[in-house]
Amino acid sequence: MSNSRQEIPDIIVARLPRYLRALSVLRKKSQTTNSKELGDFLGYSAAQIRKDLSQFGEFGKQGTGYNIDFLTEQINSILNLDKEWKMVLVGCGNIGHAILNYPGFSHNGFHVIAAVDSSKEMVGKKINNLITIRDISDIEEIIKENNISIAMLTVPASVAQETAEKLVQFGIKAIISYAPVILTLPHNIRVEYIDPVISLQHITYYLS
Amino acid sequence: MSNSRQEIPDIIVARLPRYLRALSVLRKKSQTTNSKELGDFLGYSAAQIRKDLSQFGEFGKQGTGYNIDFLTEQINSILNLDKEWKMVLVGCGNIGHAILNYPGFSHNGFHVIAAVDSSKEMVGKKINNLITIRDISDIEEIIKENNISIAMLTVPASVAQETAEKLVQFGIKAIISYAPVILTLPHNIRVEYIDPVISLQHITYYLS
DNA sequence: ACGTGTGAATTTCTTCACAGCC
DNA sequence: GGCTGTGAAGAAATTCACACGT
Repeated sequence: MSNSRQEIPDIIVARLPRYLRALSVLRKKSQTTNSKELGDFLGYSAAQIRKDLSQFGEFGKQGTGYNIDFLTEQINSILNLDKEWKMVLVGCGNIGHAILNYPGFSHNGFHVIAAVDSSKEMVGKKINNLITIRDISDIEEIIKENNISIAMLTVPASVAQETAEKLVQFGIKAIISYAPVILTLPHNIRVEYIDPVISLQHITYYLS
Repeated sequence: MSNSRQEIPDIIVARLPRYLRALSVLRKKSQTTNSKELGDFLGYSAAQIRKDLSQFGEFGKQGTGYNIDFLTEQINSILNLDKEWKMVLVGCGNIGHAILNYPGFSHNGFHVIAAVDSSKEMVGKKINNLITIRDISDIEEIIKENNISIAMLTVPASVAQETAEKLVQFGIKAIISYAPVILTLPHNIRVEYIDPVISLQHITYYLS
């Protein structure tokens, strides 16, 4: 043990969700795993797995490896996944609809508890018998009343920046943006982009 | 000039699509830009922009900076974006539908030219008056006849691995996977994951 | 004997700082 | 004067290799 409160590099934090994915598969076969098996599964070196995990504590046992349930619990705790997270969906077009219908979120403790759109035809529509789309002008109230810190942003590129600024102004701390636009926001706001075109433009480098 | 054919680190390649995004915005304001402006826009240092670009050639002019159109052309060429790319969509559920309706692909030279699904109810449906969903058993024919190398994979997690293996077997070289599963495939196959849950699990580390 | 945790070594990535050209 | 391209310096990330606990 040595870690007290040293800044953990983001590149390590970013790998932890992958570790969770691997653990959820390996769990089906055994109670324990080890750095070699985890590494092979994920395409990382065994040393890296051990180094990464050692940043947060001593989760393994010499000779045995890692108890899968215990390690999962620890990583969940590190990533603050041991609580439920409320999210608001901003923009209810095609992608927004796909998000509302995606079962993977609530299984993982993420809940879209409200959805807004700016188009009159959308507002009032009920999705999945669960969520009724509200007008975007209600967004401040929604965020503040429910104390929401995460937004899924699926508005058109042309209004993404201004919409994001409003979200931040009303208290949103993290944004998953599907808009193909680089957002300029205060540095304490976390933004993750989900952008298939960027991914495609990346892989084509490797295709003849 | 110094670069002949040295392997370019992937971390640099991965930034190039971002540069394109920035350039497409900056183009509206000026004919030229420079490493400082590009860096500020993207949150990178000016030195890094220059170093990155210098891996591929000498695209700038001292005292002036970079001509935006010229630099865009060069990066497009580096990333093989100066041609049209055909893709096949595998899985036509919610996410698949959103992809078929997303206008951003063809604007960037990426074209979903066929879509397949395994469910009888889906097969034969026409989307957008453009694409008719075909049975997944046609996938080999579709890939080979059209010489497709990119697949968008949006099947359920439970069948993602086996479906991906089939795609590879039939000649697919790159996969954008929306399935929340880590795929194990030959190393010459490029896989990019688009997974909002991973993104969420990453950002929650930074939220109290 | 197995496999972790970790200093040390190595490799990779980023920034510095400046000569040189516009 | 402004800004690139680039060696050299510095920082960060990864891998090595081994002492040590089980």
